[in-house]
Amino acid sequence: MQVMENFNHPCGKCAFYGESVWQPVADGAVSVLTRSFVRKDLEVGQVLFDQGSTNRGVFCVSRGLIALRTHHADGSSTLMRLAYPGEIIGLRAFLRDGAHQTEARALLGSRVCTVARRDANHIVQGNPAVLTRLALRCVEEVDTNHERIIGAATTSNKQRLTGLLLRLMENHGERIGGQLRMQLPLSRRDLADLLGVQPETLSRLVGRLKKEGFFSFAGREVGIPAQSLSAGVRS
Amino acid sequence: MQVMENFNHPCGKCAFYGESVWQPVADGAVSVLTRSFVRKDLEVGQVLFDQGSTNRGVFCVSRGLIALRTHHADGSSTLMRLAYPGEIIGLRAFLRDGAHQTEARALLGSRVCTVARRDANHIVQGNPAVLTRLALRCVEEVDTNHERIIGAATTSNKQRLTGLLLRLMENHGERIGGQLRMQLPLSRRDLADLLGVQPETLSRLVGRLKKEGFFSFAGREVGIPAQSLSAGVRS
DNA sequence: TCGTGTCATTGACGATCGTCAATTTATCCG
DNA sequence: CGGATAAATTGACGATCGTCAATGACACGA
Repeated sequence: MQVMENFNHPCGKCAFYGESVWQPVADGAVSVLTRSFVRKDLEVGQVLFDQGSTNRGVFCVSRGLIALRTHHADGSSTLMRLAYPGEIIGLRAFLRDGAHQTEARALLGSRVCTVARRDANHIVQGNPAVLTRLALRCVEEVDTNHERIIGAATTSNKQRLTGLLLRLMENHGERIGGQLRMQLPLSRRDLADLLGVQPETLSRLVGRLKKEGFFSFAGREVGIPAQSLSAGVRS
Repeated sequence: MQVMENFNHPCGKCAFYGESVWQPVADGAVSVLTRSFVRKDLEVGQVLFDQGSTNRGVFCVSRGLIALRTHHADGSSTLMRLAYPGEIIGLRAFLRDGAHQTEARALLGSRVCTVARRDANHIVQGNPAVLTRLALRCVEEVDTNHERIIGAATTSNKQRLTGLLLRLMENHGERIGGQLRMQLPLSRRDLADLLGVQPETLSRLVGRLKKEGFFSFAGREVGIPAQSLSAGVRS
């Protein structure tokens, strides 16, 4: 097997770096598909892909700055993430085989390395190490500051505590006498850690929820009145 | 190629579900390594792995509840994440080939499905689709509520804004007359979105940072005095 | 039973945040 | 240049949060 062309990769930072896409031609030789890694320059404000688009490929930012923005039904929009050089865009849509959940737009003059969906699949199937790099990149992006910033305080602490308690009840709650209740496996301190607040603040959040009647607390026990379960979550 | 044993997988939820680990024996037949997926039961409080441990494998929670906790140098600890049934633990250490950053301990009587590192590598190299599932699972966990909860308000908004500005300067700032400065490609509204606060609050955060002198703002321009750069970030 | 230590709650106070409103500044276009 | 529109800032006020401190509840061992 012989590679006929030494491909000049447009991006030295992305997870596909060093990979080539080839197809067999004859006599065991292969032809490199040079159009697999398409260098694409974006002007300020130019859209890389639209929200809801199914043109699934994987993009990695070579330089510049890309904003991933979600447009809501009421016409407003929220900036969800910034993609800095070296980061990957569209991985979720690629892996899920679904539509993009955000619009990607250049905030600065930018260059991205585009890997078409078919070619990305080709690479990934031929070399699992690439997918390992993709998955690792994905894990690492979770740790970056701006990822943690996202969605931090958009919902109130009361809502977040409610969500956490409901999730716990959902997994481990028991029906006892018309109530869904459970023994909380977490200390107040642990709950406070998860919400990122002080234990005293958490205690007051618990107190407010108790007073509003949707949750009942007895020490480390928490319960939900059965009739409330179908009524949904209060604000 | 013939699989000699139909392996009974202990966990119907994890990303490895449906996969078998086999090795060739003779005549093109393969032997399933039944010990690849080890069902492990944990009592309340039992430790699955310690922080800093390099016993890298991939675990998926079959039932129960696992707490991932980081221990700090001063003896305190912080609950970083809860792993519910169906979720994966240790993926980061596995992909990075590094040590676990957290201690994993059962909060309830739990069962996990253990895939040894060697076997996980074996599966992943033999079937890229598994790694796709792993990566997808990783992407999806970012979206879950409790992942968003983590690290939300642990650092003050002022610190988070400082980190965001520094990251932007780092990537796109220019040295102009003893100052590192840049044209902010984001509106105030965008900055507020990223921090999860209201635009008015962001305006006041900017104002405080400006008054403290570490950053200078002029409309959409932001700068850092050169002498401050080596001094580090103020609180 | 009685300490004792840990955890949870409550109070007080200053700081910050969300909301509404008004004002100032910036930007765009004729 | 001037006017219109949008963006950013500032003020005011009530609600919430962080911090320090005190109190109450609970488990555990002597």
